[in-house]
Formats: sequence, structure tokens, C-alpha cells
Amino acid sequence: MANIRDVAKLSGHAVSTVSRALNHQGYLAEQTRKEIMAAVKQLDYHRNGLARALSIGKTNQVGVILPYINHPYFQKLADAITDIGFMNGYQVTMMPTNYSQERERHYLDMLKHHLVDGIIFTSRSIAFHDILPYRDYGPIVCCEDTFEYPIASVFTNRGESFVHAFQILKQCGLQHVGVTISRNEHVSQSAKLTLQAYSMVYGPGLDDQLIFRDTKNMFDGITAAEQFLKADPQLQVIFANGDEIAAGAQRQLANQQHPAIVIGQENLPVSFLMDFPTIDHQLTTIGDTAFELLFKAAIEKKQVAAKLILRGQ
Amino acid sequence: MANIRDVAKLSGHAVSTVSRALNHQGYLAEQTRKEIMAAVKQLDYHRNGLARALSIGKTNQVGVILPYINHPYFQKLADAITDIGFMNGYQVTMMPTNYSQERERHYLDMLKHHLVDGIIFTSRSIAFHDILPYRDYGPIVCCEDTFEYPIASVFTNRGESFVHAFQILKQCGLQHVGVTISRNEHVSQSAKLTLQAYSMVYGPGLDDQLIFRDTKNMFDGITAAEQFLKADPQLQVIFANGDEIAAGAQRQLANQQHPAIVIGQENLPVSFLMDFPTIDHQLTTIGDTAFELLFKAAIEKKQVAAKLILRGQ
DNA sequence: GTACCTTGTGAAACGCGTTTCACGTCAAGC
DNA sequence: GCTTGACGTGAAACGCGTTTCACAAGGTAC
Repeated sequence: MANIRDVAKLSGHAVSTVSRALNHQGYLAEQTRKEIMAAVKQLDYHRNGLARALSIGKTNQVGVILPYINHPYFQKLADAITDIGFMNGYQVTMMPTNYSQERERHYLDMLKHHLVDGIIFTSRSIAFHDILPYRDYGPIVCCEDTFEYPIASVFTNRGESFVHAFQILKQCGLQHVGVTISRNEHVSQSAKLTLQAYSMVYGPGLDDQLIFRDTKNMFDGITAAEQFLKADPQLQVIFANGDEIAAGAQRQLANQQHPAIVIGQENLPVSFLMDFPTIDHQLTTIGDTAFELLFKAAIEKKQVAAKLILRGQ
Repeated sequence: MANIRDVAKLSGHAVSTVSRALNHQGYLAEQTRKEIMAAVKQLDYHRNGLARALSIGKTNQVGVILPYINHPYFQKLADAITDIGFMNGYQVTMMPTNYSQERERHYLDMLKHHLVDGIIFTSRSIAFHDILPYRDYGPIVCCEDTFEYPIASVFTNRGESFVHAFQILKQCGLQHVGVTISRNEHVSQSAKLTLQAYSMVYGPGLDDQLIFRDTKNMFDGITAAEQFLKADPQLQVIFANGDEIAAGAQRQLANQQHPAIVIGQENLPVSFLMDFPTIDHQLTTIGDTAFELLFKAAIEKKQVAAKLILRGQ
């Protein structure tokens, strides 16, 4: 496979001149350009992107760290980032971690190794404190509040949106609530905010039987609904941590012919199809903003407003 | 940032010895190893993955070409590839094309530029004939039948599965069928097979009003159902080109209180939730196999059996 | 006529890790 | 005592594009 030196030799010009011709920069006589291009064509030369990246010190590649790839929340976020990345000439690589800290570190190391120009965390298991040192090797953005840590971030006002949703439920006279959360509230920011919002509106003391943890998919939603109905036969609301989960719960409620309502999150097509309310955390905006923040010199933190979408009864 | 030569200098050993130490290969005295590792630690040295890739001629990166990223079919396929890739030490990059041939070529060029080790096509707009020359630059696998072309491929027996599904529908006494297809049947292999299967079972002459083209999402499914009901008020079946589309159609049928049934494809959670039959094209298996074929020396073609999943009435 | 650009080009260094090959020990085998 | 092979190490070349800097030629300005 021909390299730039072969092109130089064949065209009778210097390597640097060929490089200039290929990059359309600096002074170059039209005649020279033509001769070089002829040689390029004759040799079927294509420049080696790796060598180029090494030389320039930039890969035009960004990584998206996410726990699971087949999860609607992270998919939607990753999609947004991939799209905006493409529009800006970047390749986006998925970095699934299954919440393994080892894997998260592995991906962060890619920053050290110059294999990606930046990394976006959609969720994490590793502590902010441990992410910090990696900032020396390249930009990092988190799609959640990073509080006092000097790490760029973008997030919705989750807590407020949860409080708002619970308030509306309460105003509708609904008192018996079951709540599903993604991970243990000591680990997951979102889970913590959900329980806090509940307490703020309904007061403390939500029966532990009415909290369902580690809820990830539709099937967990089904199981959660079953558990809630056993714990409280008068259940009126299931506050789910995602639309697919809400959908599973709704299906189970229908199966048991119990009239409670569900509320989901993310505004996925299924929430429209099955006609239940949902909290839209504006994942597309979050993704776009995350990408935008990645290459800003200063460490910025942005908040986006979540939107409550009312449906059904 | 320190490089391997700095480590060599500090440790008092040769660059090649350092390289050997870092790669755990060749002969190396334990004492030397220790001294080198001490220098590595002292300098906070991390090897440059780009330089390594350039030197080795391998990026451990594969690309997945897909039209849209937020489309359940391609997502499921891409997920499978990302997973299996990770297990094999590969990074997987999404290459969304929106069916633009220019973009497809752009990504294929990345193979020329040594930026990826291989490419998997989940769908394409470009002709096989035009893909062929790129095979000189690296392995390519298509997730569809490549017929006489020497391009590796893996696919389900789509045509047969469609015929099978139509036969069952016919046996149930269902005659009035509407069909949705993803793209024009002259462009899309799958669309062509769908219409052929219909003709084979029900005979030729499906009213053009009962074919809905360019069907991509739930909303198209809704529109298709509307159109079909206008064209044939006795409609009994909607044969959809995807579960989300089928879901949209089912919703519209319910809205108009019309008793027709829908059948989807891909066996997504929604088909279970909304309880309609679907054809499972085994996307996970397809993805796994595609990755496996990528690095096989010979050009192989594999077929996987689709599975009809009966539900509802 | 002198000073100073502008245009155009090439040699060489740089970014950085891997690999080949030659060479030097030292111990075992005969 | 000599051969052979295992063990260990380093100089140099290689993969390849970009960038800096020096230099030459032809103009223009005053």
C-alpha cells in the first residue's frame, strides 16, 4: 500500500509538498498540485488516518460510557450524541460497562492512551472523585449533576420534576403510591431524588414494600406491580423509573384488573401507545448539550427543564 | 507527556527492552522489568494507543453501518455486535447513514484509511457491486443475502418466514390483508420478499392501496392502518414490517374499533406488551455471527432460521 | 538601488511504539 | 575444551503523515 513518500517520489516533489497538497494549505502552485494528484491517483494512495491522528494528536473520536446498550434511556441519549457528533465530524463509540467500575476505568484509560478525544458519561458507578484525575488526559462530561466537582455536566431538574409529578398525583386525590427505582438510593442519584420527592409531598415513611429496587426493564415492572398489589391492595399509583417499566406495570395491573394508574419517564413511544403520563427528561437536548460542552475550554454546568406529559385519565 | 523513550532513558534501558516489558513478550530479566516499571510509574507513562495501532497496523475498532440509530431493528442488531465485540476486545463504532450513499462511502473509506479493522453492514443503499472494491482494504460483512457476490453475509430465511406467516393467516381464514414495507420493493430486499410471499400464498394482485411504503415508525403504522381501512373496510390483517409499526397500527385499529389483527417483526418487548404475533429474525444471533465472520479468512455465508411467535387470538 | 514581501518548495525533525537482528553471556552436553 | 542453545539486551529501522524552518526567486515600494 502506497504511502506519502511513494507519492512524493513518483510525482518528483517533497513529502511536505505532498502533505500540503493533500491538506489544501499553504502555498502551492497549481501545476505542482496537478502532478501530485496524478501520482495519488496512479498509486491509489489514501492517507493513513492513524498516522495522521498520531501526528495531529487528535482522533475525532468520542466515547459514550453507558451501563447497557439495550436500554431505552441510554439508547436515546447515545443516539442524540451520535447524531450531533456526526454533524461535527466525530465518530462516536459505545462503551458499555454494565456498571463495572473496572470497565469504566478501562474506558477512561482510552483517554490516556489517546484513543478518544473525549468521554461522555451517561451514568456511572465510579465516584466523581475517581474520575477527576482523568480530566488531565482529556475532556469529560457527565449527564448528571456533578455538584462541587470540577467536571462539566448537563442535567434536568429531576428532583423538581419528581416533586411536581407527586404533587399533581396528590392533588388528584391519589394517596396509595408504589415507587420503582433503578438502583439502590445510596448509589443512584435519581433513585435518591425520587424517594426524597415522595417524602416531600407525601411525608416520610413510605413502606419499604412499596419501593421496588434495581428496576431495569418491562419484566421488573411486572414484578413490581405484583409486589405492590400484595403490599397494598388499595394501590392507586405506580411511579416508575422508566416508560418500559411503567408499561410492564400497567400490563400487570390490567391483568389483575386493578384500576391504578402508572406514570413513566422519558416519553418513549410506548407511553404514547399505552397512553400513560410520563416525565420527559429531554434526553436529546441533554445529549446535544453534553457534546457541545465536551470541547468547551471552561468547565460548564447546564440545567435543562424536564417536562411532565399528562395523558390518560 | 512521557513517551517510551523517556522511560528508556530514566530506567537506563533500551526502548526495545521497555517495549518488551510493556508487552510481556520475549526474554526479560525480572530485575530489568522492575526497573522499567518503576520508571513507568515515576513518569506516569501510558503508551500511546494510536502509535501502537499505527505500528501494529490494527485498531481493534470495527464499524457498524446502519441507516438510523434510533430504530429498534438496527439498534438490536448494533447492540448484539457491540456486546460480542467488547467480549473480543473490540471497540464498536456506530456509522449512521440515513441511507445516503455518500455517507456509506465515507465510512467505507475509513477502511482505506486504516481507521477501522472491519465493517459490518446492517443495511445499505449502495450496490454490492460498489462495495466489492473496498474488500481490498479490509473485511466486510453484510447482514443480508449477498447472492453471487463474494461478500461475507449472514441472514435469516426471510422469504420463507414471510410465506409461512401468510400461510398461517390464510389457514385462519383471513383474506383481507394490508402490508407495510420499509422501502420501495425495488430497493429493499426485505420489501420485495414480503410482496413475493404475499403473492405466493394469496396470488398476485394485491391492491396498491393495501401496500404502505416507507414505513419506519409507530406513526407510519397509524397512518397505514387508516389508509388500509379506507381502502378495504373488511380488512382482517395488517402485516407490518416491524413491531413498533404493528403497535401503531394496532392502536389505530383499536381507536376505530376495528377487529383486524396485526403481525409485527423482531419480537420487541412491545409485541409482548400489546400481545400481537411477530416474526423473530434472530437479530442477536445475526449480530454475533456477523462479528464472527468478519475476521474469518474465507468469505462465508450463513443462514439463520427465523422464528414465528404466535400470540393473541 | 535597497529593503521587504509574497510565493513556492524541500530537508529534516517530530509524534511514538514495535520489531528485527546482531551480539554477548553463561551453562549444559559431549 | 569446544559446541550449542537459552537467555537477555540494545541500536536501528519501520509504520506514516505533519510541521517547522531555511532558502530561493520574483515583485513591489520608496
